[in-house]
Amino acid sequence: MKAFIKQNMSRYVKLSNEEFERFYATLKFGTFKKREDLLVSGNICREAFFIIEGCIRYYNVSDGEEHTGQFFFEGSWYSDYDSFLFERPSKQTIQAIEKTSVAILSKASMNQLYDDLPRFERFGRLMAENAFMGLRQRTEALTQLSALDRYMRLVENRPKVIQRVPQRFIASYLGIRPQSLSRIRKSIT
Amino acid sequence: MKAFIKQNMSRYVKLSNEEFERFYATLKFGTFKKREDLLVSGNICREAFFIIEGCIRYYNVSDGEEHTGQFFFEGSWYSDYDSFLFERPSKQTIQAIEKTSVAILSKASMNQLYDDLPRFERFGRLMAENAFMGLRQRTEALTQLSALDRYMRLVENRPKVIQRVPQRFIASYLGIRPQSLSRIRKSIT
DNA sequence: CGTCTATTTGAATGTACTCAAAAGCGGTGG
DNA sequence: CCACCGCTTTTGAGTACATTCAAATAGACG
Repeated sequence: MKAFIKQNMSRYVKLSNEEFERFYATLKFGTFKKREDLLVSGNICREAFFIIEGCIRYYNVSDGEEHTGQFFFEGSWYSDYDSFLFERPSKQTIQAIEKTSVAILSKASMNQLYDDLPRFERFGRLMAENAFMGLRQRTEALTQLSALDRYMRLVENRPKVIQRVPQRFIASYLGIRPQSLSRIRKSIT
Repeated sequence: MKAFIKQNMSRYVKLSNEEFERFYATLKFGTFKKREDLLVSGNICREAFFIIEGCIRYYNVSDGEEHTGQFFFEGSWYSDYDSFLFERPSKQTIQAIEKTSVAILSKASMNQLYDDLPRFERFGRLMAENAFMGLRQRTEALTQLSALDRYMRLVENRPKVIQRVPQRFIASYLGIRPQSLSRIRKSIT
């Protein structure tokens, strides 16, 4: 598991063994049951989560409707960047879809790491950039594609979502009702 | 105008007079006619634009349809963050809506400034964060509000857009057809 | 096995769409 | 300065797609 984290970390920033150990030592670990919340809307998100095993989503609620923003699987980092950065109450809830185990990097640790390991700054910037790029892709899909095309693209590019996520969450991610997704699926086969 | 830039800059990062002069000296200036492009899709965006006077939008084209991403007015920075950062061809076109004069910060200047003025790093990070937050607001509006509500929110929060931007661009920003926007407007009064 | 939740299906409705045409507006040249 | 041309906005009629409400079926979990 340590190796998994190390290998994944190297995608973002090259750290020496010593530096990695320093980083690794600041991590906490946790597991969440299926449907358990990693963060509840209204609280300040003071942690970033790295998924070791399992799968999560985040969603907003408006007019009593859940709007799923994104799904994340093993090997991904996620934090409510807005809340984490500006320390204001989060508008989103982060929820485990499956039983999920995570590594947890607290904001305090992160700041400490910035001071101790200048190279680590890069990690923070890349997390921000990733957040931006991910959101951008999603926004473009929402504005430029029909619900059918959005679903087809999901099937094509992210089969894990189709395989592991309940349909009603997928519907809420696509911006449609479960009934409509059911009909779209029917229309394909 | 220099004062305008200086004052605006102070919103992001506190620079000494000397540092500001250093920054200011790297800027280039330009004006664009109504409907002229600041950046054409397919090219790499190597500049960030600060709007001194006027108004711009950026848009993507898919299926022959323009999808307006955002409008910017005097006092705002804009760059295709994706293209600027990763130096890959931009998928968007940046277009002047009115006759527009801008200050131009090239990527080369920006990198130079990062080296010379460490405090300037903050500016880059904040631009990224702003880009993220802006996109996020937009995405949430698109997923959570009806076309009518999106329009009403625009009227409420950004009257400049209503006053200065042609309706068909507003429609493309809201994700609807000009005809539909016309009907929505009619339904309000 | 039974209960609770998720998914599917049906029927009616609504919202935005397309196609088509009229009205409005702005800029240009005579 | 006014008439004309081209582009934008409005309006009308019919259509497509997703929605709502309601109910049946299927699946998951204790």
